[in-house]
Amino acid sequence: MDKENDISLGKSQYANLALTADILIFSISEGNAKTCRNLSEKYFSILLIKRDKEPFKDKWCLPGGFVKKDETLDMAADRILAKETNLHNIYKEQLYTFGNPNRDPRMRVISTSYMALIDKEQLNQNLSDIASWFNIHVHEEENIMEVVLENEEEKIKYILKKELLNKTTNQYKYEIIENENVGFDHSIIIATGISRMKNKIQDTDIIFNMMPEYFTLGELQQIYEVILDKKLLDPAFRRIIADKVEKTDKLVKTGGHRPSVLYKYKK
Amino acid sequence: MDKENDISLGKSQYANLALTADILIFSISEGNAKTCRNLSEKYFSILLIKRDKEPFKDKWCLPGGFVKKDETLDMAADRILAKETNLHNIYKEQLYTFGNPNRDPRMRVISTSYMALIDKEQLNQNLSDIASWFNIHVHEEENIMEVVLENEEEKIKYILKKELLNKTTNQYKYEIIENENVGFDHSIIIATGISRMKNKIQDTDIIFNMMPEYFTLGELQQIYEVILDKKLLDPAFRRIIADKVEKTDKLVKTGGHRPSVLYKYKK
DNA sequence: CTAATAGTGTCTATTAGACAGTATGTT
DNA sequence: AACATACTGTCTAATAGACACTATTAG
Repeated sequence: MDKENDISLGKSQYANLALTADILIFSISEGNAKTCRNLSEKYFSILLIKRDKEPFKDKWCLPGGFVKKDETLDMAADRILAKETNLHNIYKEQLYTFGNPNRDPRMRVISTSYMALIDKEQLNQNLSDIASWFNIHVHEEENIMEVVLENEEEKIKYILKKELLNKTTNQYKYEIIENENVGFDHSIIIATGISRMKNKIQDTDIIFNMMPEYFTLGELQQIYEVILDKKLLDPAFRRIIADKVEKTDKLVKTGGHRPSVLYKYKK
Repeated sequence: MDKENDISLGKSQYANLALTADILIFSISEGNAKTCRNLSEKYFSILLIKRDKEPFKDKWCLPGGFVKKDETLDMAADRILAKETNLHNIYKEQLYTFGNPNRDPRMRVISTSYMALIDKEQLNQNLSDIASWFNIHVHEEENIMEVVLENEEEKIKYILKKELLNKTTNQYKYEIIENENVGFDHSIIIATGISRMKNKIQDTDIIFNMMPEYFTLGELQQIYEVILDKKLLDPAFRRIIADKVEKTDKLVKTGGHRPSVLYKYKK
């Protein structure tokens, strides 16, 4: 590692302070179809990395790294994203900065988190063998948020307590109640990102950053449904989405049913 | 200053790094009424401080300070807010983290900015003599944002270039085109805050954090109008606001016109 | 009376929700 | 034919925009 350039190494008689960028890389995963006639299930998913050193060795964590001396935060986020995915010019946005004094046992580490959205199918290299996509399942009730992250081999679960900070907005403070497999405070960062995504897909076109160039309206609707965690009515969905997409003359013939028209995102 | 506890002083052979919290303290100011029959004009305003030392000596800046060793970012924001206003338990939210390598000529300073909303009338102490409220006027067109900040003595103006980062969301990157009176990159931070406010008053109740306990619907509407920078129709406004407020049996008799009913925020 | 703001009634246009129906492919 | 998804038509309910109107005070 290029330690000369890490601003993480600031030490003095007074204090240690480091700055990292952590990235929530979100995408859509396909499950298996029940029969050849069914559509495959879609999942909202996130890329996590199994940490290979202390602290939190063997826990799942967000891809991240120290911000370098001459880098902006955005550049650090792009670099880390490119390192994990080999993708460039990817949609990202700053999510939140976490800086509690004891969030890292080694020293004070300020983490500015970013959310990035990719179309997983565009990946042109294999993931590193410590990285894995986890499908996200969330159950929320009252003041509790239960998150289940699932990949081929394991199913990890954590529980956060939500505390409403102010009645005028829906600002919550999260506290970890139960968590064995996610390192640092990344369970909270992930929850913050999921929550931001739920809001953003309702009033922006952010979702199209996870879509391939051509897609069917059925697929698009499935993805809205899985992120919002509720069923939508077909005609209403199509009405709302109509002016965001452009019909093409391409068709997909899937299982035993009517072929579906492919659409593109209209800019 | 309590330098022992400032984590700002991290120095090493490798790098200097400091962490600050800067606060956008927003409120509503009252202008003068044209005649005794008119309502007083309302302004959306922000508290700025004239810097008394280099760099940016004599420029207007956001209240801010270094985050201390054992403080969370939120605690630092609360402390700075209390120092300027002597108010506690005030609404605030994290806005954005600015960390470009050269935003402070002295060393690398990461600034996590917060927005706080207060009811100016609740202030129980005088402002320090280097602090002042500025009324905010914004003109936006195409890729330009022009901000005018005005207090009793001066009127300062700066111009930012807006660059749309992505078509799917309305994420902008700001660049300073013209600015003589605002220090650091605080002109950009202020623009980011104004923009966040415009969004938030439309889909949250955040505005009530700037309101006194009792207010008229006319006043409330004026404030929406000045922040959104457009006129609203009375019946539509009252319909939308109706279930957020509670009628009281109090009346205000202002100038030569029908008295107005006072309302409270309904929680 | 006039000026100025407070507040309401109502018509219309637009948008959202619900449900039933038709369309078209594979097995 | 049966199944599964694709897609549309239409009725209704709710919401938003527009405008005209009435109400109430000080001067």
